[in-house]
Amino acid sequence: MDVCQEKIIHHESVQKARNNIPDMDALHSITGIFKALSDPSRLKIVIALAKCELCVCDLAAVCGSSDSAVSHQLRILRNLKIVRYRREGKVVYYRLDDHHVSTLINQTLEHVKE
Amino acid sequence: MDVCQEKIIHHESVQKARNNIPDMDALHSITGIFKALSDPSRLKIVIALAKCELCVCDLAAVCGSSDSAVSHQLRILRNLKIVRYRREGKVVYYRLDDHHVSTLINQTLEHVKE
DNA sequence: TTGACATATGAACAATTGTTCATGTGTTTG
DNA sequence: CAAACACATGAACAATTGTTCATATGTCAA
Repeated sequence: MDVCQEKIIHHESVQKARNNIPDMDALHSITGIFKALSDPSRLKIVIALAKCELCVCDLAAVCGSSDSAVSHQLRILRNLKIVRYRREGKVVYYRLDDHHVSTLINQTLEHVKE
Repeated sequence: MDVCQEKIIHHESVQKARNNIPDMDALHSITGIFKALSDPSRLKIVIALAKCELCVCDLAAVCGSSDSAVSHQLRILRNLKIVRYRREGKVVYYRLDDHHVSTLINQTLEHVKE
């Protein structure tokens, strides 16, 4: 039952902590979201979309990067279900998939302000 | 006043979004926190510390990595004021600096569960 | 159909990151 | 003091990442 372990000083605490660690799938789901928000370009995109729907070239203007760069980042955000999109003619409009992510960002902003 | 800008389709929306983007310092503070939580090793450390105080070699056992690797990661978390530590003899005990971070993680866990 | 436009994507490249290994620091015990 | 221990840190390396550039896709208008 025991994994081959290093020298442990506080066995009970280690056991308690171990039981609390989510499985690898859950861990990677969580880190995936955090990684998405850990890049300034993507964070800008998400914050911009928290206000209103925007198309790719508008997002590029807001973020000060190229259409291509924004499009690459949007794909990552799409895959993580952080943003949705709808096409209207030639233009593709992006928006947040839900508001959980804005909440996360606002809380983190509060946290770093202290 | 205008930065040299790309082709913009919706000027008012872009303007609104621009006003909402935090300054670079704030952006980097936020992405710093998210980046810290975007690595599975560090996330495991933080989740472990959410339950109770742990020393470095206990953390290494919990996370299944080397003392050295954990120590490197702890430095990053220390610099971001995500964890505190206290020394007791040879042993250094780490704990979360506050509970904002656990809240963030729990919310994200809820988010990915859907 | 052809051209223009908005967006997407693949390849490639520099930059960043996390680990390992070796060594250094600080503390206790003999 | 010296040895053992817990931890910290620097260098180096592989792996991952975000951008750029070129090209592809999809839509509309002429």
